[in-house]
Amino acid sequence: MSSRESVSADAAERHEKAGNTVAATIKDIAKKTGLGLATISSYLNGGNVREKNRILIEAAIEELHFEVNEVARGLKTNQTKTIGVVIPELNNVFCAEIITGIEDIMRNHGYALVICDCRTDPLRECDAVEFLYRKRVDGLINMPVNQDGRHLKPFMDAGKPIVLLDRKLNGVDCDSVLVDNLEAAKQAVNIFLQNGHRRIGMIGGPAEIYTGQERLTGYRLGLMEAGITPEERLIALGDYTIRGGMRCMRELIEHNPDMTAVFVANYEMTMGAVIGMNEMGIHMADDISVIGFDNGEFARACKPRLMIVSQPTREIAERAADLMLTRLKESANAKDEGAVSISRRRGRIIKLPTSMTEGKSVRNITE
Amino acid sequence: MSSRESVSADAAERHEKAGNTVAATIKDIAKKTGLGLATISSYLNGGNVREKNRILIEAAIEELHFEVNEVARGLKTNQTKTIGVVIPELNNVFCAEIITGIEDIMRNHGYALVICDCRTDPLRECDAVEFLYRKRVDGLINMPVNQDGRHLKPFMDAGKPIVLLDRKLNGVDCDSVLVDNLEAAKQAVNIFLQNGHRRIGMIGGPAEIYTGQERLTGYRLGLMEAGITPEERLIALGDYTIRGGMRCMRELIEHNPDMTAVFVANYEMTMGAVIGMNEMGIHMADDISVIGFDNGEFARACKPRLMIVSQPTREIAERAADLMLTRLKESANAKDEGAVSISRRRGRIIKLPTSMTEGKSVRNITE
DNA sequence: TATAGAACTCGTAACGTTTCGGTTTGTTGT
DNA sequence: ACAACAAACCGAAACGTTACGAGTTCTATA
Repeated sequence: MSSRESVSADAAERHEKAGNTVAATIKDIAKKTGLGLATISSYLNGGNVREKNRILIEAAIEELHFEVNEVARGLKTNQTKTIGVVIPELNNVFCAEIITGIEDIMRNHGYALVICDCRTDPLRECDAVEFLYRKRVDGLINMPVNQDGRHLKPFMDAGKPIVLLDRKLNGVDCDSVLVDNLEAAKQAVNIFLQNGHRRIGMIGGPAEIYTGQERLTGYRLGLMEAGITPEERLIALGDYTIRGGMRCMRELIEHNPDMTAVFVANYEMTMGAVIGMNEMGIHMADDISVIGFDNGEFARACKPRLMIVSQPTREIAERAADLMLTRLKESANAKDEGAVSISRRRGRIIKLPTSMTEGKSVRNITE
Repeated sequence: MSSRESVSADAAERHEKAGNTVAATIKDIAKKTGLGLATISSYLNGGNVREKNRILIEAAIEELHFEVNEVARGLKTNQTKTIGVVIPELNNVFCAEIITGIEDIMRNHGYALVICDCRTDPLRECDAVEFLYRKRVDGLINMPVNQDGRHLKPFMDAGKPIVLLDRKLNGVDCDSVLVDNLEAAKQAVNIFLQNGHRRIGMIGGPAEIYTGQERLTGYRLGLMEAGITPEERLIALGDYTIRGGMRCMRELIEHNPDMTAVFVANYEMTMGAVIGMNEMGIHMADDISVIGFDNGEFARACKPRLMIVSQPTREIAERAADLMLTRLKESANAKDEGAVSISRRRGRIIKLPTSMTEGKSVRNITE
C-alpha cells in the first residue's frame, strides 16, 4: 500500500518532477478534496453536491488546472461528441455555407465536426463514411453522391443518426433537409413568362441527381401550366460543373436561334453559362435573359446583375443541426426504454422554400 | 469466477442475446484464437506473429467483424489521430481549397480533420482553439486572425504541433506555409508597367494582416524600381471583403481621374472591385486595367476575362500536411529521447511562388 | 428528539486498448 | 542432442472516466 502511495504521486508532484505540466485527473481532484471519485464525476456531470464540497471541488479544479479527458469519457459513455460530415465539394459555396452554419451550432452544443470531401465520387464517399464510422462519430451529416443509400449502411446498422442534405434518396428512410426545387424552377419560369418570354431554355443537372430531377420537373410544369409544351431541344443536361454549363449554353444557343431566355439549375453551371455567353459575345438580358442559381455574390458581380434563385443556406443549416441534435438526444434517452423506439423511427423530411433575388438579367420583351 | 464467465459472454453470444450487433473486442479475438491479449494487440499494430497465428487471428477478426476501438486506443496512447483546423471563413474558396487538399492527405494517413470557422473574429478564434484543445486533437492547423499568437498558447504549452497557413505571426515561432506575396505584387505592377501604365492604383488589405502588408510593400517596391514614387492617394486599404472592394474602387476612381490601372490584393475585394466598376458604368480594360487575386473561376467569368495572381492552393495544402505529418512523427519518436528535442525545435517557414493567370483585363496603352 | 425519507457520497468494476517484464517457443551452430 | 540466442508470446496493470448498489449524512416531520 505504501508503494502505491509513492507510485501515484498527485498531479502537482508530477508537475514538479517532470519539469512541465502533466494533466490532472479526476483522481487528483478526489485526493485533494478528500472526496470520492464518484462525487467528482457527479459534479462534473451536473449532479448535485453539497455546497461546501462544490467549493472544495472547484478550488481543486482551479488549482490543478483540471480538465476532463474527453477521450476517457468517450470510452466509457460510448460517444465521441463528434459528428461526421460528408459532402461532394468543400470548395463549393453552397456546401461551405451550410457546413459553416452547422458547425457553429453543433460546436455550441459541444460537438465537433469532422469533415470529409468526397469530390463527387461515389467510391470516395463510401470510403469517407467508413472512415468516419471507424472514428466512431456519433452521427452523420451527408449531402449524398451515391444514388442508393448503400454507403450509409454502417450508420444505419449501428442505429446512429443520419441527416441528409439537399438531396433525398429514394427508398432510404432518413431525416432530410431539402428545398422546394420544384417550386423554385416554376417561379423562375413564371418570371420569364411574365416578361413575355415563350421560348425558354433550361440548363439542368444530371438526370440521376435528385435536385436535377426536381428542378427539371418544375421547369416543365411551369411551362405546361402556361399552355406551352416543353421541347426537348430547349433542354440541355449538364453535370453541375462550370465546364458543363459552358457546353450547355453553347449547345442551346446553337440549336435554338429563337430562344430568348435560359434558366440554369445550379451555381457552377450558372457561372459556366455566363462565361460561355461572354466568350460567344452574347449579351445577357439584351440578347438572352438568364436566371441562375445560388451565390448572391457572383450574381452581384455579373453585368448586368444576375437574377437568381437563392437557397436559404442559413436555415438549411439550422434545420439540419436541430434534426441531428434531436436524434442524438433521442438515442441518449433510448438507453432507458426499449431499443425498439430507435429502429422504429421514421425519417423526417423538411422542405424549405427558396426565394428569388432581383437582378437585371431578365428583359421584358412584350413592348 | 464462474460468475465472471457468465457475465462476459463473447461477442457472438452477446450478438444473439441482444438481437443486434455488438462490437467484438480484442478480448473476443483472444478467446476465439486461444492467444493472449498482447499478441492480438501486437498483430494489430504491425508486430510479428507466427504464420499460423496470423491466419487464426485474421479468421477470427473476419468472423466477429472486429474493428479496433480507436477511442480506447486513444485513451491508452494519448493521441486522437485527429487534427484541428481553425480558419477565418469556410465559404472562402481560397480557404476551402486548401482545406480540401489537406483533408485528402491527412485522411490517407488516418487523421481526421475537425474544422472550425471563426468568422474572422479573434475571440471566436480563441474559443475554437480551446475547443479543439479540449477535444485533444493531436495538432493544429490555423490561418490566424489574431495578431499575436496568444491564442496558440494551449498548443504551444502542450508541445503539440502547429502549422500556420497563409499568414506569418511576428514573434511566434511556428511552422508556416506562405506564398511570396511581395513578389506577386511586384509582378502585377510590372505587367502594368510593361503595358505602359504609370498611374497604377492599389486596393490593399488591412494594415495589420501579414498578407496585406506584404502585398502593399511589393506594390511600392515594384513602382520604385521603375523610378515611380508611390502616391498615397493611389492606395486604398480595404478589409478583404466585397463591400470593402467596392468602396475602395469607388474612392480610387473618384480621387484619381488619371488612374489607368488597379491591382486588387485579394479575391473578395477583386469581386467587389468588379461589382463597383459595373455599377459605375466603367469598363474593365477599356477604361481601367485590372489585375485581381485568386479564384480562376471568377476570373474566367468576368468580361473581359480577368488577369489574376494565382496562389498554388494545391501545393500549400501539400506542404502544410507534410509539415504536420513530420511534426507528428517527431513527437511520436520524441518519447524515447529526451523531451528537450521538441521544445528546442524551430519553426520551418515555407514560402511558395505565385503565378500570373492570363486575361484580357490589362490594356496596352503605349500605342 | 427520534426517524423516515430524501439527498448526497462512496468503493469498485467496468469501457477496450497498449505496454511492461518475464516466459515460452523456435532456430542455429556445434 | 544441446546450448545459446532471438523471436514470439503471455498476463496483468495501467490510461481516465462513468455507473451501480449500498452506505452515509442531512432535513423535515411527527
